[in-house]
Amino acid sequence: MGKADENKKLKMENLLNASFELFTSQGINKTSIQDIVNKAEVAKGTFYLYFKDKYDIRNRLIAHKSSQLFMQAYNALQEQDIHDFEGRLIFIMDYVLDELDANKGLLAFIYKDLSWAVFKKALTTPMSSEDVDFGKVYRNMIEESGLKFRDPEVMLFMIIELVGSTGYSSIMYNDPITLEDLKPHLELAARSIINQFVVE
Amino acid sequence: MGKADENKKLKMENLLNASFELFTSQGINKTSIQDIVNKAEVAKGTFYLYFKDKYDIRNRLIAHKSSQLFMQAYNALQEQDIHDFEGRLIFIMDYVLDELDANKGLLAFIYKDLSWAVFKKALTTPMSSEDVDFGKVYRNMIEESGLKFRDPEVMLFMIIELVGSTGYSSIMYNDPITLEDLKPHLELAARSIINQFVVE
Amino acid sequence: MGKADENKKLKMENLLNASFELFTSQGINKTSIQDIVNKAEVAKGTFYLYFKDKYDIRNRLIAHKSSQLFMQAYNALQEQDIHDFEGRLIFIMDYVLDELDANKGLLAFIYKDLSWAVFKKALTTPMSSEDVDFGKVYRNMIEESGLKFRDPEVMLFMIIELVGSTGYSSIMYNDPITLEDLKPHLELAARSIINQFVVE
Amino acid sequence: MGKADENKKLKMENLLNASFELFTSQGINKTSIQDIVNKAEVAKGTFYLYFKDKYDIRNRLIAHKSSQLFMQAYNALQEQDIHDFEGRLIFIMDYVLDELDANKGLLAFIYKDLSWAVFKKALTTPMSSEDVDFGKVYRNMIEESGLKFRDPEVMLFMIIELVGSTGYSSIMYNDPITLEDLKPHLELAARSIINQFVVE
DNA sequence: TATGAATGAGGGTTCATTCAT
DNA sequence: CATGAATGAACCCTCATTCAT
Repeated sequence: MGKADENKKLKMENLLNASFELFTSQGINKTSIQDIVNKAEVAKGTFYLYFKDKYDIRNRLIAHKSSQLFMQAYNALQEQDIHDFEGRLIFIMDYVLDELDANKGLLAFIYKDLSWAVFKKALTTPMSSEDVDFGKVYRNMIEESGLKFRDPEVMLFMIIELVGSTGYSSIMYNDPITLEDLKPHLELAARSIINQFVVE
Repeated sequence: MGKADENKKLKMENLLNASFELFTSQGINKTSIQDIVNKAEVAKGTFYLYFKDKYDIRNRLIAHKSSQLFMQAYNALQEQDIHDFEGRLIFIMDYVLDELDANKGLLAFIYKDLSWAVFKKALTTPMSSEDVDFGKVYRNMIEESGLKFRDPEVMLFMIIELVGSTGYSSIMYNDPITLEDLKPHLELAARSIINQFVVE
Repeated sequence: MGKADENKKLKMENLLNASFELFTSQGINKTSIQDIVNKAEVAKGTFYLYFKDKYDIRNRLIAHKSSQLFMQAYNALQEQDIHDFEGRLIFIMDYVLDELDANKGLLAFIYKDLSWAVFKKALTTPMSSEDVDFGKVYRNMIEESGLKFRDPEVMLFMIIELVGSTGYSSIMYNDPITLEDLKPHLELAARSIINQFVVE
Repeated sequence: MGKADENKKLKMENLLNASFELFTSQGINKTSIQDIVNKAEVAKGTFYLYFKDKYDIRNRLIAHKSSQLFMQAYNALQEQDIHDFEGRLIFIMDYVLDELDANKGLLAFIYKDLSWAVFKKALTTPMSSEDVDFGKVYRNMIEESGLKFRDPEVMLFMIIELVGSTGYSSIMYNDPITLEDLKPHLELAARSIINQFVVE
């Protein structure tokens, strides 16, 4: 890789990092492109060499960070001795909730304006070489379980939406209950949802 | 009520109506205060006599419109011959989903930036004399059912978040499935969630 | 007229005057809206209360200034003892050329991007109460002459285009000849053009 | 010519061709240097090795294209059986007008900001080996006519300015009349102008 | 020679908010 | 109470030009 290419990659990473920090600390609406380039220490025009606008950079970050988060959870799962499908999914759920609880800025950033479409894309189309296709991982988990599901995608969709939206409220506002109080309810609900999709 | 007071109330209502139409048709971000006062046919300065900013007016509208929506559903329920608690909740759920499906602008407006806190407030603190306290209605429904629930508020929270977030995706993007396909899944999940809160 | 209305008119005149000075001294392309509002001593946003963009202000200025110029020429003509149509038109032509020669900034400004359409509109649709409809004046001149012309509008068009385009080159660059040397040629040509439109 | 020289000439021609297509199709103001180098398939920096800025390239193109246009007209004239001077000049005038009518982009490009100085230079100083000196051609035409003219250059100047400025308005806006309606008037006027320069 | 990433001043435009009337 | 002209900071984005490779 030439010096120019290295420099190029560096600028891009600076922009991504600066954006992420600003988006998670003060929100995307209150972050101007001027703020981003100031923090990244590049010129304004440089931003437009790499990204169309701040929503472009946001989408890429969501994809990258979500993917990262789920893969972290999956890697942690590997080190556990959990072998039933329900248990494994619930482990991931808990892991992700704890991570988001510890990093509320990330939660706010990922959650706002997040549609299932963007999220699915984020989880299934790796952005960089480090990202992994969580869609594949999920299909593997199902296969290994020996179970058969009607509409496994819809099942995941329902669990993620339930966990995401209730978790958001609990983590951000402790409303109507704290995350720790919410978890047992979520665990039960997740098990029910899984069961309703099992093909006997 | 004096003529001045009437006039005052009229201006306020004009502003609320104009805002609602604009927010639901083009979104809050793309609606300027100039747009609102143009449509309401009052002067720009007048806006600030009644509201702090457009987010102030938005919060009031969300409260009012959500309350209205749930009360419509409840009134429709009264004309049905459904007497079991689960059935009644599911009827309300379906009714609300169908309304939002028919009025996607309203859905987008209510859903964006909507937190459980705002929502709960909307449902339990009537804004105008016409609004009704849905919290009371909900507690009545529970009483009439003869059942006993652990944390009825959390139960409602979980159902509303699940229905809301999955419904949003289905209605707005048909992703991952259409609303009609989603409904049976939601019905099953709602029943499971209700059951997990029943005190035997 | 209230104080507000007076102030309003004042701002507008400040903007028109500032624009005119800048357009004639440094050209429209090199004049930014920032320049204009600086010179007019109003805020940037104020500009957009009165004009759509700088081309809007330019068109209004061209209309106003051209009209003014032709009316000056016509007023000067009234004080002369010239009674034949050709002589009167040529007097106006000379007068306008001399004025433009004395004010090259105005010439550059009026001439650039000037289409007959804009020009005709400028001469026939008075912008302010002070402006006069030169179209009417021209028709009067024809009537008083006792002559009859085929297509009097086309006749005027040809003379103005010929005088304008050759005059521009002579005045601005003395190329291929000076204005004083050009005038006799223009006089002859104008007479020929007039004659070719006379209905015998 | 070495391979490097050939390559160099190729790049330059690519830039000229690309610029011309863009200038005539979308105007010079809306054409950026980025557009030009994209179309020419050379790097941005390369542009500056050959031209100072886009106005530099424009001037060269105007010279080249005008010259080309007049020579086309002259070549077409050679195939006609027209032998009187007036008739020949009018043939050229008509030919040029028809060409510009068929190619309005070219007209807009040549006409805007065109001064007689640039134009004369364009017609008399061949830019490339293919270009011909129209000045010489014009002097030849006069000589062949057997007539004698006072200030033949001024005569040409007046005709070109008259034809150019009225033709522009007719072709671009059909205002105040169409090109076909204008032509007879122009023919008469051109004959008058020629006559006023003849030395008896 | 040729490249194209980087620059950053400068462009036009919007809009929430104020305040004299 | 009501008005709406005026403000001016802040926005996004473009683009001619440079210069290290």
